[in-house]
Amino acid sequence: MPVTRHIPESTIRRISHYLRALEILESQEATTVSSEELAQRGGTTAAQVRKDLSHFGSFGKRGLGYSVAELADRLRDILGLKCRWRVVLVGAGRIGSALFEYPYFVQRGYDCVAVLDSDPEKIGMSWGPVRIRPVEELELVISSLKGDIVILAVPPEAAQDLADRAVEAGVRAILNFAPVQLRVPAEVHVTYVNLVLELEALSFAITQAGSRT
Amino acid sequence: MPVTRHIPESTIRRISHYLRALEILESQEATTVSSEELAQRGGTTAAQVRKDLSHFGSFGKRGLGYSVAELADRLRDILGLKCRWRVVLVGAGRIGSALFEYPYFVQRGYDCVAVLDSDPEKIGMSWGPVRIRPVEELELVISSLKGDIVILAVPPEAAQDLADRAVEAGVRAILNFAPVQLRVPAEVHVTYVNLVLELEALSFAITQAGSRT
DNA sequence: CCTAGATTGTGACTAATTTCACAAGCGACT
DNA sequence: AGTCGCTTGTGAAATTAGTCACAATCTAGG
Repeated sequence: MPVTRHIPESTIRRISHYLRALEILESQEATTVSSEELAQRGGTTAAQVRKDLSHFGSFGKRGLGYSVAELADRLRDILGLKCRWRVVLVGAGRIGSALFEYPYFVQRGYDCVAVLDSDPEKIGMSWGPVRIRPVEELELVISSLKGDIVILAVPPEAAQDLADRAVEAGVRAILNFAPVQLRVPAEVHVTYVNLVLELEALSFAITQAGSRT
Repeated sequence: MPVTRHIPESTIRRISHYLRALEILESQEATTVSSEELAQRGGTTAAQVRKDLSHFGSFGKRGLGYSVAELADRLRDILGLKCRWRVVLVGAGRIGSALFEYPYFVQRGYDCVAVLDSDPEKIGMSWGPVRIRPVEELELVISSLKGDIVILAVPPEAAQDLADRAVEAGVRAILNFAPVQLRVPAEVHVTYVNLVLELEALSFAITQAGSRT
């Protein structure tokens, strides 16, 4: 089991897709699946599926394919979905609110244990069982509630400072919606969701396609 | 000017970052910038900056660097930001609402010209100057308002059908927030924003980091 | 006009990722 | 038990992306 090897980011993303496909198959009571089928549902090729999985071991049976339930279980393990994660949401604006209500987070084991904001109007409001707290309590919240992941849904000018404080308080993972590059120590993992960037990729693609002769 | 060559997706994403950095520099009245400085602000290396730009031509002056205004202008051109884009938003739920209000879209030239939803309770409501329309009018809206880009912020089970209809109506770009892989013709561009996937990448990273000996 | 210092643009190299191709292994059927 | 059809797992090849190093060339200053 080569667990220590470096795994490409893209492999991880595909693994997530495979898991989603497997869950659909589970709900359809399928018992086995081939790399070919998994590839189609995940939008890639059979060879890629097998290569991706081979990074983590060998889970299939030659001539037969993969056991849906077993592979799904293994992938959940790989992605760290065997436990629940405590998420601290910073920013109770539009985006924060949408994320808080996003049903697939809870479904996948991500529990929003706290919401913070800097706006005095919002502080004290209750979102379901969670009361919005002042952003000053970030360190307190992270340590007392043992937050694993911080989601930053704040204006760009506030993001770096909050990231610094979260890291200082011991968080090892940040999901950043603010359109700025964060500077964090190497052991802290950051993923970016940059909505404008996604649209720009599209307008580039459309423009290019048109100008190609 | 090698415009026809295939450009890596990752280059485009970095170009977006460079443009953001340049706009900050513009607001600080800087007139020139070196690849080194651009690299630091964009989170990459000087060589990478130059290689990325070289895909599109040569915009700098040796010994001096790049003119901030000129390069920003050129990058806007490359990314297709010289015109305004008409975006049709499908789904007026939490995510849709957050996107509709997202200030950076308008700032960058993406105008939400219509909002559609399937919920009778929502249809007819006014979001600022835009009235929410029934999702049945998708084709009509795309053709009458000349929609360029469709944003899908709908439940996964509805996404494929809506994508098919949007493509049929002539849309060439889709930004998909539903956690499903869309099947579209090759000439249609799709980018995915999959929030769960981003969190999974983080929980994987944390888990791995811990288990590495 | 010539030199010094700086910085680009790019071709050669290196690293990473994906694709290919096929031996190995499994189950079903005879 | 032996054969057949199918599907995995994986090294090797091909492709793609990123880094390096340096010639080319610009400005400034004497």
